[in-house]
Amino acid sequence: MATAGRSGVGTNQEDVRRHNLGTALGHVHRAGRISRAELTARMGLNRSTIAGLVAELESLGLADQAKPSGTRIGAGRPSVDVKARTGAYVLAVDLRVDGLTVARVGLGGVVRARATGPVPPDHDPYAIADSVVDLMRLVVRDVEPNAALVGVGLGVPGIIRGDDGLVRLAPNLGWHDVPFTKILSERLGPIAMPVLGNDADLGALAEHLRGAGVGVDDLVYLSGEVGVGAGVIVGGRKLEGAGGYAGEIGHMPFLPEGKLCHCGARGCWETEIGAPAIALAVGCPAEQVGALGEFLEGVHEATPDLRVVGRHLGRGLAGAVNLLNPRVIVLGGYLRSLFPLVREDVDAELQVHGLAAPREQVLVTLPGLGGDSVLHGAAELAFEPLLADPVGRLATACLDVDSALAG
Amino acid sequence: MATAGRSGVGTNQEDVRRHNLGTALGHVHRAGRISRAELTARMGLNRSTIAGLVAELESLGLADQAKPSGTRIGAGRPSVDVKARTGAYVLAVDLRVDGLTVARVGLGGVVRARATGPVPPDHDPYAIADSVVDLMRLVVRDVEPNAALVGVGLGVPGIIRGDDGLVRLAPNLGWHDVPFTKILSERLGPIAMPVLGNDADLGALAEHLRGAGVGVDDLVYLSGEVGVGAGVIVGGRKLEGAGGYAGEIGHMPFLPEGKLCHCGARGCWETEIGAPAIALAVGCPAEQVGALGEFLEGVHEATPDLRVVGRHLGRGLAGAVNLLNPRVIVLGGYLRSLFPLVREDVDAELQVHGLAAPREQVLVTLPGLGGDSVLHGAAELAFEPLLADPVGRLATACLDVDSALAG
DNA sequence: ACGCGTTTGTTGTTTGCCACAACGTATACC
DNA sequence: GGTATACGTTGTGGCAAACAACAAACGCGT
Repeated sequence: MATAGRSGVGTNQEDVRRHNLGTALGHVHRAGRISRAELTARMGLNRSTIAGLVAELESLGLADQAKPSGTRIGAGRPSVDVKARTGAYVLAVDLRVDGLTVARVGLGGVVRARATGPVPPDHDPYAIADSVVDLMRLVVRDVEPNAALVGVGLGVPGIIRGDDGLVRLAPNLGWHDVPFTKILSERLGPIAMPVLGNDADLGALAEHLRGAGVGVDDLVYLSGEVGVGAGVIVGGRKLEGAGGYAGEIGHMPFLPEGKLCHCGARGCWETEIGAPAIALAVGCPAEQVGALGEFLEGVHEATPDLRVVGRHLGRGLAGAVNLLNPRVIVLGGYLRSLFPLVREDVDAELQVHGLAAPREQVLVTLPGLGGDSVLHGAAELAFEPLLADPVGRLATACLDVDSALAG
Repeated sequence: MATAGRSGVGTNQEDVRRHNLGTALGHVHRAGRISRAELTARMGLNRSTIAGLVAELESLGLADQAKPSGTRIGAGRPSVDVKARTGAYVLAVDLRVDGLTVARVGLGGVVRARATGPVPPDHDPYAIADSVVDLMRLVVRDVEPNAALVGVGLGVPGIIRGDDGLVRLAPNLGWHDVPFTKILSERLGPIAMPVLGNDADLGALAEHLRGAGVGVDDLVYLSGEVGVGAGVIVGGRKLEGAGGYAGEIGHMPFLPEGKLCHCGARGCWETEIGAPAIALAVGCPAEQVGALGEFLEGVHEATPDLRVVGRHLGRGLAGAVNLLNPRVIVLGGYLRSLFPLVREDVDAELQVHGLAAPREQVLVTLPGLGGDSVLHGAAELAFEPLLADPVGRLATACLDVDSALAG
């Protein structure tokens, strides 16, 4: 409030412990396996304090200590490794127009089981929620005893209200003000409260934590699904905006008298680099637009029309570079297949329209997690409460999901 | 790092005290005067803890306790007021093309003295630094004894590198990679290390803390000086980007084949709503473009050309709304004079190009601090280290600036 | 094989900060 | 003027991290 980065609220002694325990767990979660010495260095705390924190994580069933993992350098007593116990897990859901993926992801970010299914053709939210639950049953079937479900996260291609997870608008699904969080939570009951996130936001989160943006605190994930959205990480935090709607970069004004966009305006960026525009440029049949990425995989040369799209992409990215000054821009969705074809055109426009200072810092690249960015992001979203307060979250975790879902 | 909002570093017990003391001081600074009971409520700490913190602030010479300030409601013993002692102060500088302002600003945000002067006509950085120091001498002339200078902040109309305060580019001053922080710091010597900020960023900071955006955590300050820049507050923090360059919204691509911009590109937003474009629309003579705001004060009706500018303004703002989802957009600089003339046009375009969800939340308004936003922002920037660590910063504060500047 | 330096884990003690409870005090309200 | 209410003050206690000293485990050189 008063100063940048301070909420204005004081810090309790209890908060200190919670914060440190959560931070320690966060490091373990991110690294999967990390030595206590490394933890000590990263957190800047005393050895004995770290020992206490690790012991508590162990007693909570969140981490195990193990013999040092081979490779060492230099003298001295080898440090004990701390590794994430995958018994604490989340369920992650990637809801797309062209398919549904559910995964069980253990602490440490390991996908332990996954299942995919079709999306009910009419995109009925209730039917989709049923499908999600069906797939969840599959991935928790062989879960070990005493494993604790600590969260459920979903990636949805739409505008999500931060307060309550209402889907304000999901054009590709034809949704408008659909209370999907509520619908799903009724089916999950006491298992866990699901958390919804915009697909691009989750892509950004995942790439920041485990993909092409590890160690990068300023990152833009541009998601080409049918429309174009962005997830933004600034200063290591998600850019959310007042209502959680931030990132709708596809609707930046781009052409004064351009094509009509589904949002009602003319000339949105999305009308030039969205799936329909690209489909037109490469001759992709209308019924395959939903799977444009796969179609683009079969294209090996950029047509002049496609190169125009590439230039539009570059010019729009320049706007993001000038306004947000990211260090990395990750191109996800079908842009993953498009970018290699038009890289030079993108770079050329970026060179022209990007200001020198921010342009020099930015790297445009492909997702480090391939097509799984959103899925991993949904998992990370679900893990967040655990990392914010391990003890508190674990108290409400569900231990027997298998039978709870069966009933 | 691991979770949103956590840097990955642990919290020390010493950190707790520093944080709480700084937060308490931040509240006092923001409010100017606040009761201990209110402090207790806002910080969520115990009464006795607050008593200790306030006592320490008092002994540091940063705050005074005083009798309750009259108006009360309800029963009970009245709470003692804590008020900022303006003896701790900063020097704030607003450097513009058309003039130089230096102010002595006390803790609490009160301007205790101010002085203005012309900018050397050739914009020579060394001459400007000399002018700044001259004006500083004036404002510290009548400073009370034992007053401590805790910081120097400057607003500069340009792109500032976050690391070292190098001015990468200041088109209106004709600067390119000018180490102005270094130049000024050589003149100030041990008095204080000056901190530079982009003018729009500082405008945003000031409006967030003391202007039209008090209590608003997501805000955009759009600054119309000669070019157009933005300062952005997201989630209560400054949007800085990887190198501190974020916010150059004037160079968003806006028209595919627009006018040539000084940045080298064509069709930047700035070419349509920058001072030259507006001057053309209202018939402002070329030599008065630097003081376009004053000229616009004399305009009482929007010409068709001006209304076109208004629509461009609205369309560009819609982009900011869609991407950043702010709750408040503050229009500063000459936009302050322009906006009342073209409000309907701006709103109309915002209506068309803004997505419903973020559009419903945003309010476009004028600065609460009038033309002093940047000056106040510079002061707040200078206060930041004090609020982050009162004891540490005070240890390096300068107590006799008057004679130090004389030498 | 052995000793040495180095690094880390462990243990017990100390320090520092906040919470809490009990009491004193100052106001509003009846 | 009595009472309820809210706040300041004081002393006590608890808790978490720092610290110091020692033990343990390794590399390295002789």
